[in-house]
Order: sequence, then C-alpha cells, then structure tokens
Amino acid sequence: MDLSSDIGQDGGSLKKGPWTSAEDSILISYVTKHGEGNWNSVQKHSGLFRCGKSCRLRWANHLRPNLKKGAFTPEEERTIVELHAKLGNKWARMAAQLPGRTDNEIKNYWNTRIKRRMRAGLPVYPAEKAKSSPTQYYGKPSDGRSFISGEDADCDFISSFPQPGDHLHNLHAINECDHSLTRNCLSMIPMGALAPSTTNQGTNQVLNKTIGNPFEQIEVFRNSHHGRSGIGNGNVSFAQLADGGNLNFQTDFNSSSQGCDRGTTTRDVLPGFGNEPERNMMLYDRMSAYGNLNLLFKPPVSNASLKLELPSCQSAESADSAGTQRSSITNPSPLIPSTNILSESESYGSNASNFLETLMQDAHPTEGLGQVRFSMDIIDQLMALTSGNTNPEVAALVLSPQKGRWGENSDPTTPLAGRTFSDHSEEVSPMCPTGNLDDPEASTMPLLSQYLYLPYYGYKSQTCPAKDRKKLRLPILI
DNA sequence: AACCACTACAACCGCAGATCT
DNA sequence: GAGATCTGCGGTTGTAGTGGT
Repeated sequence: MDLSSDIGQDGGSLKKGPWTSAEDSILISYVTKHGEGNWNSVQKHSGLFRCGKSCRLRWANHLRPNLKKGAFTPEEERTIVELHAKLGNKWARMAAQLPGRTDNEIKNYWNTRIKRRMRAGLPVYPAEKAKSSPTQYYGKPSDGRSFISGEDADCDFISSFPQPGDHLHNLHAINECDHSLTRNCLSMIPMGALAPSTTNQGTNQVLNKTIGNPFEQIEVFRNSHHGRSGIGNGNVSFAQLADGGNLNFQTDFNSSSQGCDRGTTTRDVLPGFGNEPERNMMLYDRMSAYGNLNLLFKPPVSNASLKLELPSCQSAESADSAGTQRSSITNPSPLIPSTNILSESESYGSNASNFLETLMQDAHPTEGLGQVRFSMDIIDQLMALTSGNTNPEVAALVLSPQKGRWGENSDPTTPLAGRTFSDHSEEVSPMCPTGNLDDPEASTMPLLSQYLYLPYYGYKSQTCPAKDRKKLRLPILI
C-alpha cells in the first residue's frame, strides 16, 4: 500500500488504491443520506479523500444494494455469451440485462474467459454455437436490419461460410449492434489473407474444388467531401485512383473459419488445421486485437454495414488451366513500394501468409503495427491516396464475388456493373438492392443475396452527408 | 519456505456525450 | 453558443490470492 496515498498524508490530494471499510462506510452513509449522483460533492462534503469517479465506481460496483456477488451461474454465463455475441464489448448494456451484475464484473469475466479459452485452444464461443445451418440466416429480418438473431449472432455466421459442394452462400447481417460479428468478420479478412498457403496451388486450389469461386472483392466505403455519390455510379474507387491498378489480397476461408471453430467443414476440406492451439491462438489474438478497433471506430448510426459476399461456385475464369489462381497485385499506393508488393507467384507461395503483413509493414515502416491494424491503416492510406478526404469515415467493407479476375472481367469502379448476377439473379434478398450503403434507405431495401452485410465501425464520426461519400474498393482474392 | 506463473478482481485512466452555467 | 462540469463507458493496470515446483 502506498502510504502517500492515504487520506491526508499527501497534502490533501485524493487517495487512490483499494478502499477501506471505513471509506465504504462513509460513502454508504453519504449516499444513503443524499442519494446517488453528484459524485464530486461526495468528496467535498463527506470527508472522503476520493475523487467523484472513484466514489461512483465504488458504489456502483461494490456498495450499492442488490448487487449479486459470487461466481456467475451457468445461466448467467450463457447470457453473457449470447449478449456478447449480440452486443460486443458493451459491458454496460450487458450488465443492464443481468440484474445484480456490474459491467466491470462482466468485463472481467469475459476477458479472463477469453484468455482461458485461448490458452486452451478453444473457440471463444462455444462450439455448439457454431453448428447451425447457414440457411437460418436467410430470409427477411424481423427488425428490417439484421439477418442474424441475437441468439445466433456469434460465430454462427462463420459456420455459414461456404460448405463443400455448396453453390452459393449468402449471408446477411445488417445490424449495427452486432459489433462482435463485425470484428470477427473483419478479422477474418486479414487472418485469411495471412493464412499459410503452402504452395501456389495449395489451399486455394483445394478450396476452389470444393467451395467455389475464389475471387472476392472487398469494397470499402468511406466518407468524402468531394461530392461523390453512391456505389456504382462513377465513384472514384481505390482501384481507379491507383492508376487503374488493383490490390488483390489472397485469403482463404479455411483459416478464417478456424478462428471461430466453425466445425468440421473446412477441416474436412483441409485436414490438419483442425486442432492447433497455437494457430488458433494467433487467430484469436488477431480477432481480439481487432476488437480494439472499438477505440478507433464506432458504428455509423444508420448506414454503416459491411457487405461480404461469399464466393459463388468456381468459374473457369477463376483459375488458369494449370489450376493456379491468377491474381493481379498491383501497387496502389505510392506509400507502399511496388517492389514490396508480392508478385503473383509469391502471393501464392510460402510467403503468401505474410503478404498483408509485408504490405502493412511497408506501409508503416516506423510504426511497427501488428497486422491487426492492417485494415484501418491501409484504409487510411488508401483514403489519403484518394485525395484528400479530410474526414473519412469507413462506412462499410464489402466482399463481393467476381466470376472473373478483378480488373479483367469486371469494372472495378462499379461493383454492380462488373458483378456476375446472372447465376443468382433469382436469389433476391429483401435488403438493399442497390448495394449503396450510403443510401439511407438501403438498409430497408432488398439487396442481392450474394452480399453479406455486416456492420462496421466508422471513423470517429465526422458525419458526412451520404451524397458526399465515396467508396474505396479493395479486391480480395479468395 | 521461497519463488514463480497464473488468475481473478478491483481500481484507475482517458475519452466522449450529456448536462449545467 | 461556449466553456465547464458531470457522468458513464470501455480499456488497461495493479495487486492479492492460489497453486505448482
């Protein structure tokens, strides 16, 4: 105990550290007499040498009536898991649904639980949560926003990734509340990109055979003040701005799904990934670190969503005659030396797993950023490239499939124009047909079912009229 | 008994939104 | 309307307790 922090011994400054029973008694007495609130006056009038914040915290977490002490019951644990899946790290909101429990308690429980499960190589969410049928996510959401129910909104959506033999999987999750989903999904992108692909024709080749179109695009929508309008109507896209070049990332769903223990599907496809604590740890770390995006990004109020379209069935265009995926990795950024952009063969070679890391490190040579920062930082750079967004807001990440190679058979500036809809034109989801996430009505409008919309954290919001937003698009190869 | 690693929990800090003056 | 203050939230840190060696 730091004696200097004891009451009165440090010249009248406020005490820190553990509370004594005497202090508790004073605080209880004061609150009983004056009620909660006006915490700063507690210190002034009660004789406590504690700041108002400390008093409030002590009262809220330990002294107030009806607090439930002791370990969480199994029922409470289940509730926490479900709430976390639904709300993300919204401890206060979770606490509101757990009578007698405090946000701090829940937060501590969750953090220790995650650590424990990580150490054990277990998924953060119970495995039984990840065995639902993907089809449960289809259909019109009851609230007009989300396809994923709270109960199922954790890793279940990941379990819905393409299954062997599936023709097309379309997921929709439009729910600004499902932040944990967002983080997980976002984490999946670089995780997958960073996943080892043992050979040029390794992982992805297998996936091509079993899952489908390996090509996807990521589209990043951000605010701008340059009078750009919505998707597909001539927005300046990242690819456009980068001298027509494209940045293609390689990823695979197998590794992505590992992070959430999607079950046996991809393990069956790719044996050997099934039970690797270290690998899972790495993935969890990344996922967890993605959670820190909370600090940097907040969910846009209305139109932020991430649109992720899963690969449809593989087309002949997605691989060459040798079965090797073709990609075009073109350096879009003057900040990223072209020489550091892996060549196509490199991207599928043993270095593929480090592609994004390399890219990111090159982009941030002095910051030593972890790969988990990739998304945002790269986006920031890309936005800088796209000329001068003073108040960018990441509104959405969009994954969408391409039958052909990005930039070859599609128009990178118009995601809808370049998209192959014909195969699934009958699969019309009730939401957002335009794909224009900036459209305030988009969330209530139908969209093509190839998309998976997920919420995304916008930049510390400098709100920008939808009409002024423009998009960035990062094609990603799956 | 001493040391260490780990866990669980309490408390603090910085930030941001709300409210007050 | 602007600045000050209050309040709440979420992330982080510090520490006591526990178990293993």
